Amino acid sequence: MTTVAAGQANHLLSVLPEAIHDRWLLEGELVQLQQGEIVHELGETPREVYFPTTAIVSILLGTENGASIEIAHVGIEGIVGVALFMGGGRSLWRAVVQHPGSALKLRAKVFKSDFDKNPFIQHSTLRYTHALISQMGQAAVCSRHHKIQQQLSRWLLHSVDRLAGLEIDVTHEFISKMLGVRREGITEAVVHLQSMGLIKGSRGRIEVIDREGLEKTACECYSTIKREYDTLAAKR
Amino acid sequence: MTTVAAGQANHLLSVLPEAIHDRWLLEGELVQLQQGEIVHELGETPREVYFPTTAIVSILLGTENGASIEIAHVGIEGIVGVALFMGGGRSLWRAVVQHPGSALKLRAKVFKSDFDKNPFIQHSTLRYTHALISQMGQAAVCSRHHKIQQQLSRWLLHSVDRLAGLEIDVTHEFISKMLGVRREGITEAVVHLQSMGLIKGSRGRIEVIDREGLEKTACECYSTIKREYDTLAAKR
DNA sequence: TCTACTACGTGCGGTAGCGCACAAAGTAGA
DNA sequence: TCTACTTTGTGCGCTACCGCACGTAGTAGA
Repeated sequence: MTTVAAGQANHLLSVLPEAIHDRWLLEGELVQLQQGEIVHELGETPREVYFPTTAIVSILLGTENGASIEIAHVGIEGIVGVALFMGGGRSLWRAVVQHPGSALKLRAKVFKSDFDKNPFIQHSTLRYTHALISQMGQAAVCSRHHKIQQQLSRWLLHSVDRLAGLEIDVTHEFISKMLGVRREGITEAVVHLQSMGLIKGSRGRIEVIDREGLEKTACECYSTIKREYDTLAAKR
Repeated sequence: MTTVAAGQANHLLSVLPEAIHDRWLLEGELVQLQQGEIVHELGETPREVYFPTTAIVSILLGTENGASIEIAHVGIEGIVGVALFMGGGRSLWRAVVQHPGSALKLRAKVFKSDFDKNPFIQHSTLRYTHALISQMGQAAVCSRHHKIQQQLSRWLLHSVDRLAGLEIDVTHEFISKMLGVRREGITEAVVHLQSMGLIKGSRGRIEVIDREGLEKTACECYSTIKREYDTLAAKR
C-alpha cells in the first residue's frame, strides 16, 4: 500500500472486472462510518462487508479484563469482513472505525455469491487476506518486543499512509486501547516525539510534522508490514 | 481440535474425497521431522506443503535483534504452507519443528493444482486458515496482556493437545524463544508450576501431571483458541 | 572415570510500564 | 459567561520482567 491520495477508489474494488465492479457499486451503498462505530462484533455473523475508501477500520481483540489490542488496520487497500469467505461465517474479532470516512457497504449475500463464482475475486481477496495475516503476526512481535514510542511511531505512520493528509483525529486514550498500553504511556511518548519535532499534538489530534524522522523512531515493523502490502495487496 | 490419540490421520487429509486422499498419499511422502528443523524459511517459496500427524510445527516471527515469538502452532489439525494458496507464494514466516514426528510431505505443485480445481479442498483449507488467523491474533493479545506463567500454561496445554501423551520434550531455552521471553523467566514459571504439583520438569522434558489444574493457571486464550479450532477446523 | 558440554536454578540491580491520583488546559452546552 | 466534562500532563510507588553473572546438576563422549 502506497500513500493514498484523496478521492481514490478502494484498491480491491478497482481491480475488479468492470461488470462486477459496476454491479457492486449499484447494489452496494456508499456509507459514512463514524469514529468508534462497531462495524462487526466478535462472534457475530457479518451481514455486510465494507470496502473503505477514506475510512480506517481497526481490527481488535480483547481479554476477559477489558484490555484490548489492535491486531490490524484496514483502509483503502482492504476489505472488512474476511470471516465471510474464510469459513465459519462468524467474525473472529471486533472491527471498529478508527478514522471516520466513507466505505462501500455490500450485502454479505451478494459478495459471497460472487466470490464463490469468480476466481478473480477469490485470488485478489485471498492475496489481501494474506497480507492481513502477516500484519497480525507482526502486531504480535511488535507488541512483545518494541517500546511504546516505537509502536506509536509505527501506528501513526500506518494511519497517515491510509489518509489523505498528515493529521490524525484521535485521543491518547484511543491509541492506548489500540496498542494495549496505558493512556499515560501514550501521553509520555507523544510529548517525547513532540519534543523531537516529529509530531505536533493538540486536543484530540496529532499532526505528523517530520515523516522521515518518524520512520527513524519507528521499529522495523512499519516497513515490514508496508512491504507486505505493497507486494501482496498491490493494484494489479 | 480435540485431544489427539496416537495413530490418527491428519484432519485435513481425512476429510478429503477418497480419490484425492489416495492420490496424495501415493504422490506424497511420509517424512520424519526433526526437532529444530526449519520447514519453511521466511521469504522463501515453499516447495512442499506438510500435513503433520505426530509432529508439531511452530510458526515464528522475529525482530532485527534476534528476538522471536511463536504466532501459531500447527499439528495434526492443520497444514504447513498456507502461503501457497493464500497468494504471493513466499512464506511470510519461519516454520520450525517444535516436536519431532511424522508428516505427509506433498509437492507444492500437486497441492496447488488440486486446490485450484477442487472447491472442497478450498473450503476445508480456508476454514482451517481462518482458525490459524484467529490463533495469531490471540497470540498478540496473550503476549501483550498475560503473565509468563499463564502463557506457559497455555503453551503446554496446546502442546499436549497435539500429542499422544502428557510429556513434552523441550528445554526452557526453546520455550523462551516461543513466548519471546527470557530463559530464566521460563525456569521460574516451571519451578512455580512444579511446586503447585501441576507439572514435573526434568532435563529437556516437561510432564503434565494435573491437566485440569494447569487449565486453571492458564489464561482464557487457551480455551478461546481451542474453541475456534473445534468449531472451524473440526472434522466434517 | 574424567572431561566437556548442555540445561537448569538462583540471585541482584536496573527499567519499562502499570495503577492511581490529581492538576491543568481545552471544549461544549446551559 | 459560567459550568460540566473531556483530554492532556505529571508525579510516585510498585511490579513483572530484563540482562547479567555464576553455581549446580545432569549427560555424553573420550
